[in-house]
Amino acid sequence: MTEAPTLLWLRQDLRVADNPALHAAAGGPVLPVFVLDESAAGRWATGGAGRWWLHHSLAALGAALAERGAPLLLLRGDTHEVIPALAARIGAAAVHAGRQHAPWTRARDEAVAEALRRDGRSLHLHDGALLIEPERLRNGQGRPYAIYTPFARAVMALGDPPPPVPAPRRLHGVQPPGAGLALDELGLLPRPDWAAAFPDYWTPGEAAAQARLHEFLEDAAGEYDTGRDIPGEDGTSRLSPHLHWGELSARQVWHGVMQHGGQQGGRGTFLREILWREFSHHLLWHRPELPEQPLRSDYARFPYQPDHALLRAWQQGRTGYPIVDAGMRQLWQHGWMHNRVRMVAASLLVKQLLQPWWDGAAWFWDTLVDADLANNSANWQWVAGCGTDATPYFRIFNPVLQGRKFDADGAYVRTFVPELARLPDRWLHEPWSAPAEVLRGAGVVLGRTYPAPVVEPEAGRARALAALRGMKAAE
DNA sequence: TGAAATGTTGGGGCG
DNA sequence: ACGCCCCAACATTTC
Repeated sequence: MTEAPTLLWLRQDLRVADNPALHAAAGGPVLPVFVLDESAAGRWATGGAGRWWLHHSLAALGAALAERGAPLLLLRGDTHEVIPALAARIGAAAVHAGRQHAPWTRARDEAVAEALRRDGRSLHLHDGALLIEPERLRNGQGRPYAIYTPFARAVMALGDPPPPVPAPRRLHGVQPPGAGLALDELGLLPRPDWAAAFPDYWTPGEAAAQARLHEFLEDAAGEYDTGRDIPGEDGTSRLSPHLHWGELSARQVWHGVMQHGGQQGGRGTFLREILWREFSHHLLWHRPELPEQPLRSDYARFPYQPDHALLRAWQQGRTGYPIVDAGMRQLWQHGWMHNRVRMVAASLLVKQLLQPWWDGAAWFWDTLVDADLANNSANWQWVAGCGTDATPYFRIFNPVLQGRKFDADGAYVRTFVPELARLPDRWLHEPWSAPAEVLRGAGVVLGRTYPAPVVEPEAGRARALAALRGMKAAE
């Protein structure tokens, strides 16, 4: 009797190294499959930039699997029908997959597991996307963590995570029952092709993820403490999209740090950023309303003033605040924004502009190549002040001071807001204050070549604080 | 992982 | 020499 084949259902673990589901399935005949389900995620279906990334990541994974003898089958349809039907067609005893943590993936996996169970098959979900599974950590009162610092301390106290499992050298591929789809037939690439410039900045796929990790650890990681705050320099890891799609695992990152000098200085700060990712997933698992509802319920009454024209100005990078506009334009061109600038841009939107945080989150969701439901939702709630461990609402970033402090030489603003490039550093972050002859000399006409601020700096701050007082008074 | 307002201190200029 | 004032620098409080 021949061994029953296994179905390897790949979702957000698009790698062959340190892939516990692949490792478990590799002992016998295996059929790797990816299913594009356009409806299961509802409003959290992968956004435009994410789909671009996914297309190229699937290409890379398909090549790596084919090279090992088990080509990747691509399908489209309702997952809870496609997976059980495919398992039945090939007579698979078990389906192996990497565990995911978003609410809609939990519901979908339960439905698939139930359908498989009715057929006498089983779904095995493997840990590996996170350093620590969300239900394994509890605080002193036996509850999930709501505050980052004690959470991070608890994770660090656990010591090293398990070592990564190796990539299988050879796989015993199973002939799929049908042809499957060609990658282009999944329709993941945007039309019209607004992502044309993305390949200048990004290379999706496991090999590129590994290369980037090692380049970062060799080079910028040591000075990460300060380098990460300068958006005009290449001081961050830029690993976020690789981590989102599981081209790289968090424990590969962890062990990489340990092998490149350990967690001293900048590398320790970098690891704590990886722990923010863990914390966001911990929150999303235990508070599945995170993407939709403020964790602090009093914020349900916050008096946002939705204004489509203001939202558009922010999205298109014409708020009149140079550091914010530079960030929003970087987002559009690269599908990514430097984290320091994300905080400043998000703060302006929800505070000075009084726009709902979920409108900002929706825009990031569609335009970021690293769009991740846990990180995106938790970070927006952090900025808006409505998260459990958020920055207080009255902490309002001043885009002029942030620009002066972190883009002192103007390299970042001049790259993405070229119409201000000839302004001297002194006025670059507040063109509205520049003397008329300075503006003339730089070829800047406010309101014509570059917008005047959509809201006066002092008025924006005052309005935000007044809104907070209004909410408190309504209690 | 904020910024502004307010308070405190101490050195130096000056009559 | 002394007291007074100014103000920069730093600390604390407030939003």
